[in-house]
Amino acid sequence: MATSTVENYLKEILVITLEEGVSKVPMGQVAKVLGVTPGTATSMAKTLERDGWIKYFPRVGVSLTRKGRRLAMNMLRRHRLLETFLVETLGLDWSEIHVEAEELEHAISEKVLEKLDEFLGRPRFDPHGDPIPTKSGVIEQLSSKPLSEFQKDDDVRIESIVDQDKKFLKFARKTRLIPGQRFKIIEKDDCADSITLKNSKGHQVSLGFRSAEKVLALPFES
Amino acid sequence: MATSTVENYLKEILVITLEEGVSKVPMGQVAKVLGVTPGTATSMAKTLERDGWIKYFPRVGVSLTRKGRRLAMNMLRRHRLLETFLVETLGLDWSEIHVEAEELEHAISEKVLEKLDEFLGRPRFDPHGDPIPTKSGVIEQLSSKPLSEFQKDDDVRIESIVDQDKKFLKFARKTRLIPGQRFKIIEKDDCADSITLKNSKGHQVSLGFRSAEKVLALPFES
DNA sequence: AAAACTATTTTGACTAATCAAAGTTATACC
DNA sequence: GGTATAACTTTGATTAGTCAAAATAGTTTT
Repeated sequence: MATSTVENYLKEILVITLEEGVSKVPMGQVAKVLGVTPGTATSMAKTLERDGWIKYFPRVGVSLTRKGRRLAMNMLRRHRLLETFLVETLGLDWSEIHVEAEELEHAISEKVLEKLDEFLGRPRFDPHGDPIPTKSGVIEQLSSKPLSEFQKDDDVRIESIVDQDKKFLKFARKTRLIPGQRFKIIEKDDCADSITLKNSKGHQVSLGFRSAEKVLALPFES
Repeated sequence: MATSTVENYLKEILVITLEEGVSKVPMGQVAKVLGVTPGTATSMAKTLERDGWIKYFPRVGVSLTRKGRRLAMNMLRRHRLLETFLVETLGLDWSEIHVEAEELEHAISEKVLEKLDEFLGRPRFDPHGDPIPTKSGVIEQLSSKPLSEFQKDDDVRIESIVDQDKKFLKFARKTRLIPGQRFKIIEKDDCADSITLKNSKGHQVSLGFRSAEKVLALPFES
């Protein structure tokens, strides 16, 4: 059985793999997302390899084995189902669910998870708009890209917010920059480093490029 | 912050204290309920005392400090609220919730617990019929006693099942021997070591004294 | 009251996970 | 192409929690 530390390492490695589309995640990045020193990440990598969860390429990075990927996917499923539950059922604030789910995901059993999934009506996306892996470990991959990569007059549907920072999440919610919402890009000025969006109700938001990179969206055909 | 191991020790010490009405719990018993060797329990007792959770009386036993009791009570609240949720909301089997809650109770935050309590309608009893401590650590102490101590013709309301054994819990459920149900004792024979109950629908159950001791009930005034 | 038994404590060893700080490799820069 | 810098690894130490087995203290029994 994997400890919850192991589960965390594997899940984070998977998330980076999915987000960046790379196959080997360098140790520095692993250390950073897990909030440990690089030395700790390295020594953990060795024990994870010893136990067959990952492949470790010294001075290059790590990748998940099939077994590791299976567990990591399952953790992601737990995490996202729990986030959904916390928002939909208990009405928690959108900006606080990540931390909560982070704890619960290690404690919930497969059986309870199954019941929860059923209770929630087998949702396909979590409140951030990220796809929830199926029980068998399949995940829908949408080709969403950051707002900063769209052009003037594009129609977009917000997919997810990459940043987990509480302040930014609250800002996003206030300005209706939340998954599912539709916007038109009415201004994009590279010099001013600014993008301006407008929704169907005429509500406007301006974002700097730095922030626009944190908001993923899908092109939307009207 | 207390680790989940600490939380478990304190909770179990509290449960024994409440159940047996004693003030000092001997180390052997602590070791047994926690499933560790006696030596482990002893060394843990010392660190728990060092951190102000308990008082440790060598070769006698341990008792909770005010601080320890507060935390233990909170754990009991978590445990019982979670059991309620697992049965009421997710429809888990009555006989499997204990193990599940045992894990989740350490992972759920105060905030989520509060929302859960609200969602469940602030229940006062868990599915076993045991009282749920309030947020401030107050627990209702009902003077329930084992079925074996009632007399013929008494009216009783089942309060709780002491035994956590899966088989017995299933049996209890099948025969409607569940918290809240009312019965009349229609037969009690000390020689035959048997008690027979009947509910309002005429349904009858017979129990040996050994089993009757595991079922707590309240006298019921009709 | 000595012997026998039971409960508890001590001792020494082990595992998982971590950090700080020193050491080693690559990579990048003039 | 040598040196500076950044990224990674090694080393040695620490903490929490645990076990096995030996030692000790209380309690019974005879």
